[in-house]
Order: sequence, then C-alpha cells, then structure tokens
Amino acid sequence: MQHHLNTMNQIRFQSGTILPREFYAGNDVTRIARDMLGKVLCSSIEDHQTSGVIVETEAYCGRNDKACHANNGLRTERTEVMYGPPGHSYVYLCYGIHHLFNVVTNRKDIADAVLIRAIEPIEGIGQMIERRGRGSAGDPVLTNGPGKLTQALGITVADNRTDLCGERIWIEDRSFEIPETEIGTGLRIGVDYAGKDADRPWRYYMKRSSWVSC
DNA sequence: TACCGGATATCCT
DNA sequence: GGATATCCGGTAA
Repeated sequence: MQHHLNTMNQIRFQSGTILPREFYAGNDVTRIARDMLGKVLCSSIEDHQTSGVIVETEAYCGRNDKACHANNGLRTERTEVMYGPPGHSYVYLCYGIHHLFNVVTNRKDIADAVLIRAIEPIEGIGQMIERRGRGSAGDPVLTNGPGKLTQALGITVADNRTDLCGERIWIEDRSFEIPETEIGTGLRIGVDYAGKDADRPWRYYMKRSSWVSC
C-alpha cells in the first residue's frame, strides 16, 4: 500500500502535459488502453476543474468484436464518432441513467475505443462529492465505476464528440510510468452477450489501487 | 413497433 | 456480501 501512496503522490505533484492526438492514433487499442493507466483524466465544466488518475480501462475494437457498438463495421449516427479522427470522446447512455465515457482511438474510418471504468480523484474532490450526492474524500464510491466517474467529473452525453485536445475534457501525462507488473488484466465487465468475444481479456487495471470498480 | 443492452443504489442478511 | 429493482435510447424489422 505504501507503493500505492508513492505512486499517487508522484502523479499528483508532477506537472502535466496534455496527451497529443498521436497518443490516440495508434492501431493497437489494447496497447493504448494499458498506456492510459496512470494518466490523468481532467474536466473543466461549469467553472469547476476536476481530475483523477485513470486506474481501470477496457479496450473495444470496431472490427470483429461483438462487445463494441461499432462491431462488424456498424455505422450509424450513434457510432459515427468512433469512425472519426482519434482523440475525441464517445459518451453514451447506459441503463437510461448512466453516462459512459470512451476515448476514440486509431485512425479515421477505424472504429476503436477505450472505456474509462475508474479513476482515483486528485483535484476537485469537494465538487465530486457534491455532484455524486454521496461519499467523502477518500471514499471509492466517488469514482469507482464508469457511471460514477462521469457524474463526479460532470460529463454527460452532451459531451459526446468532444475533442480531447481541447479545454473542456482532456487527459494529461504526468510522467509516471506504470510497470507491467502493476497491471492486472481480465474479462471485460457486462459483455456476457458477446459470445466468444466476451472471453477477450481486454480489461486493464492497477492491481494495487483500491479505486477499481471490482 | 419490438427487442435489447447495460451500472448503480438500496435493502436485506 | 448478496439479491433485487430500476430506464431510456439505439437498432432492425
């Protein structure tokens, strides 16, 4: 646990640079999903800046992955953003209630995306508590799920198609590398319906973090 | 018009 | 810790 605290302090206090579009442009969505662990998701919404370390992600591939909304080249108004340029948000409504935040990767016309499933809060914790209507500083209930973290950061479907190289929602690199030995992998959550694609181990999380969703 | 995909809160033990 | 209740929008027919 000491290691965990040191990790977070380094990320917390180092200065950050906004991830450039090239970061999202790679053609291996599972590699990008792993590399996003330890990066810092930030929002500046309604005059409140909030941020947190990404501790859990899932990769979705637009070709040959039934768990992806854009599987098999499905191209509709909803999925169109995933076929656009990398480094944009794909936010969709789940259960009619929860807003889930994804990052579009790969090049134009290739519909890959990474779902952010959990973060550890850094800045704006008071605002997160207010938006969530529950929890307190240090309580994982603030952001340990894909619908919880969007609520904490003020992200909704109104933020779909947002350029992540902009000033509303972005991701920072605070120069901290997560060793492969600290990364756990497993099956993606809630994709039982996807047949054999449900068996792909494309969920990535920081083993020692107490902020992962499960 | 019908079907289906999904996370969270709450209540109970 | 485990069971249970909950809703809306996207997609295809």
